[in-house]
Amino acid sequence: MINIRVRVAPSPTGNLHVGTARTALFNELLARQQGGKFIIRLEDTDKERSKKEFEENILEGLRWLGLTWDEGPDIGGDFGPYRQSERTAVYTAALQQLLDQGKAKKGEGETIVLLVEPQEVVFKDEVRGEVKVHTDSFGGNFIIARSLTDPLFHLAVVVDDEAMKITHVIRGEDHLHNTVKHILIQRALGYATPSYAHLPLLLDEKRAKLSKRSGETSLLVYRDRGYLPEAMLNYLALLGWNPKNDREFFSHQELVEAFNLSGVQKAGAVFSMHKLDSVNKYYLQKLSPQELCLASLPFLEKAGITTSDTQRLEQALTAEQPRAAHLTDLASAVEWVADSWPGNYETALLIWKKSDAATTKTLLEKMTAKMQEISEEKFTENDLEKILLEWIDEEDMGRGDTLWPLRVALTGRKHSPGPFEVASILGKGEVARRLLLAQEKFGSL
RNA sequence: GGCUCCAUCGUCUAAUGGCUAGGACGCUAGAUUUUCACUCUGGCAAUAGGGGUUCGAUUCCCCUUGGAGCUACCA
Repeated sequence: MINIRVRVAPSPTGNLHVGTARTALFNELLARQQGGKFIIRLEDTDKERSKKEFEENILEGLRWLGLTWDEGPDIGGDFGPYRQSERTAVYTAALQQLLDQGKAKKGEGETIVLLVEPQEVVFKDEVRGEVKVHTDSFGGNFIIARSLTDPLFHLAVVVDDEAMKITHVIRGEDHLHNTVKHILIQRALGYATPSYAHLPLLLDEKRAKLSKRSGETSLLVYRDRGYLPEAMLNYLALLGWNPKNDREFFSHQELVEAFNLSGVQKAGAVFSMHKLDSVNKYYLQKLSPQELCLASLPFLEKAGITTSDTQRLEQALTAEQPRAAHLTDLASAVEWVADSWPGNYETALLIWKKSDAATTKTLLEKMTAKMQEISEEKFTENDLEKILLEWIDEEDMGRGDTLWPLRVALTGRKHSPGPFEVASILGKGEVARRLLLAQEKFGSL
């Protein structure tokens, strides 16, 4: 069996697009599964629009997703360089060859034009089957270089895929038409044609190609919004590909084992934030307390939440975990554990919907006293629940009337984990302090 | 406009000639409950239309319709 060599060839004229990330993923999965090589090549022949910062964004995005590559601009390889801007000599030689053999001619200015005999070009696409296009549909001859030292996309792609011994070209459907031109160039140069597979496009809600205008397309923005890389990877993999069964969740390694081009869909796939969120939530729920803490750190920092007690922070994060869909949500939700918790919630929030201010204040006072009676050793979630519920029921104070204000007094939030859990995390001293603060909010009512 | 590709619930998709078209997200009703979330139970929701082929079409063929991509001295 031949060793496959696949590549992803982004153009550093913008941040890493989620669609490019998915294309990269599919390529990488196939390479890993077949024991082949995955290569990154930067197509920066557009000197005006190509920027170093975009190159860095692209590589960082792919790394964040957990993809690895065998050859690329950052690590080199046997078939480099991996930036087209550094490969001018190779293109010049190819262009000169075409000119010498009469397969291309000089066009307007310094341009070089490939001479095309009118014909029907047929190729087999691994996803779509046979595709036929007549050269008349695009006017036959076409420009392949601005000058002998300034190649255009079509020429550079073909020359590089040959030089880098690419066996399978897996790319977006937007390149389907380009494939015809690429095959024409390959034939003129005497190259073999690699195997082609065109992936369905990622679509926006209006079913148009996902673009900056229609939605967020930058992969790393999703990282910054609190998505986990394993969730993004899983979601992207299932967009336009499926394992032919009901399975929804895959690790990277599981994808390597399960992936195949025959499971690739032909129709475009809408990039749905709802589904992404649910996948992210699933992965967020699976994190261990330590992993959760580690993943949350940058977001806590950004939210300005610090705590001297890391164990307390870890407990708070775990307590909030079931209701978080993003790391950003989690970071803001856990605000109540911060050393500098302001406690500046609205007084009205303390009052349960079926209660009133006077009752609430009285019950908070009783609660404060009751808490004082409970020993430090009994300040655990289970014991607190047992003791307090028993007491509330005995005194007939009503669970909602009592527990709602307790919870708000401790967190200052409309939604939070239960009061027993929060109280046990904060500890007796802090609970007393916050209960007092809550009472003070009512003034001399 | 031309060329090309595509078409199953709102979305991602399974079923490829043969049970009441399955799952997930979403939506929704309920259970639980101090809030939200979690969890559990139930419900709504699709083969674009029309012709064929066949004993039988989601599935194969044709037409229509609809959608998308490409149509640069961008990639």
